[in-house]
Amino acid sequence: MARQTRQTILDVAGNLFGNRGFDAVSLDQIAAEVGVAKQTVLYWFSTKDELVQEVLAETAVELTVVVEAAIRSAPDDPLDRMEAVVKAVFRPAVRRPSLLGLVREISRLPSESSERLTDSLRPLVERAMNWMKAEMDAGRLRRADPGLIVALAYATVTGIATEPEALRVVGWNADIAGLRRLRDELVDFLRAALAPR
Amino acid sequence: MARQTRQTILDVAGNLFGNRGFDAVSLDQIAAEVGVAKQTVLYWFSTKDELVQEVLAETAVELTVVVEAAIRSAPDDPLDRMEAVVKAVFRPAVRRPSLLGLVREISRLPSESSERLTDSLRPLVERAMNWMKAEMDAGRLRRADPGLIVALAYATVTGIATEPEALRVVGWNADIAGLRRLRDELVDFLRAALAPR
DNA sequence: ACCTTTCTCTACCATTTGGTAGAGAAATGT
DNA sequence: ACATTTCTCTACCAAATGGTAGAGAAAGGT
Repeated sequence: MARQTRQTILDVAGNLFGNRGFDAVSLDQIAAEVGVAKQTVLYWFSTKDELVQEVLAETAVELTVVVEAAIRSAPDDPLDRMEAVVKAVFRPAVRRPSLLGLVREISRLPSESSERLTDSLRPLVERAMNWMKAEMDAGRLRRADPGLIVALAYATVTGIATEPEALRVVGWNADIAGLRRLRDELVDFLRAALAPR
Repeated sequence: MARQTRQTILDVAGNLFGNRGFDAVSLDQIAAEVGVAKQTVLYWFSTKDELVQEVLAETAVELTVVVEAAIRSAPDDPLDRMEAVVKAVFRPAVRRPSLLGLVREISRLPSESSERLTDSLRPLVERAMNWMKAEMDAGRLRRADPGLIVALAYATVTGIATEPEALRVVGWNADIAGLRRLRDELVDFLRAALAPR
């Protein structure tokens, strides 16, 4: 099925873009890894820039789905809910660092592109901010600036998931036990950061 | 003074590399911003790769100096000391996001390059880990895996300092008051994350 | 004053890159 | 069975890129 070629291109491109950065990846490299000619990539996506936009749009959808599913099935306690969301994002993110690596690349796009993408994530972010403010008002989370706390939590999760060098320097191993320790330490770190005094 | 040209090239290259990524910046762009010919850049640095290495070596030195100075003049209380270090790093980092943007790019280098660079930062990291472990043993910091906590604190600081998009989405403004609020929120976040239970 | 060294430049090179054009095979429709 | 559409390919293009070679100006030494 030819549309399968299109999805393969998106998957391979997403992986390479997220790991190396948009400009470090050429159409030839994507084509070679998919196993088609560069012209085939350009058949499905008119330009490299369009491919980048589609990859990012897919990523935004995937993350939104993951986060919203975690929220729906999460317990009522805010720290438990935060933990459920972090674990839900962490699971695919550590297996595939390119996922959050892509989100980080958004800051490197021209303004209009990055704004279009962050606009698609804005409803999710605003729900998180409003929820956080309500829990802080109820005394169930440490009182702080909800927006900055959302940004800090996001920075911590993406930062730790997308920089294997930083983890290697502190002696961490990417085996099953190591992943579990990292996830648990991350969750404890955020719980402690957000717990009411 | 011609050696001034060399330092200007390093400064401009560091800025561009840290903001956009190594592969998104050409020798011609660096030369244009310095105001010299591309050949002049290649006179001082034999290859683009050598320029990258020098920029990163300079960055490692600068950060090491900043952190060590903060440690020397910090109070004895571990949370106060952590706060002093975070503020010392945050100050140049937010004014010049390329600084930590460069550190993040280390993960994208070929293995031997990134290892050489992380090796130059390893003594600093190990001192931080040993200090953290001692304070945890003394009950002055929350007990956790010292290595992972160092990595998480680093991820939080660099993450928040190098992704203006994430901050813009939560409604943050990059004015003087906004910078102070961000710095204070970051410090509170980390204090809460590390405080003993 | 002249020689040597340092620094900067233009011209040039081969390769890479994003993209275009049209041919032909495979899939689909009538 | 034939026509049309979809998908994949090779060949080609202009521009960008990292780098080389050598000329000449500026700085420094004798």
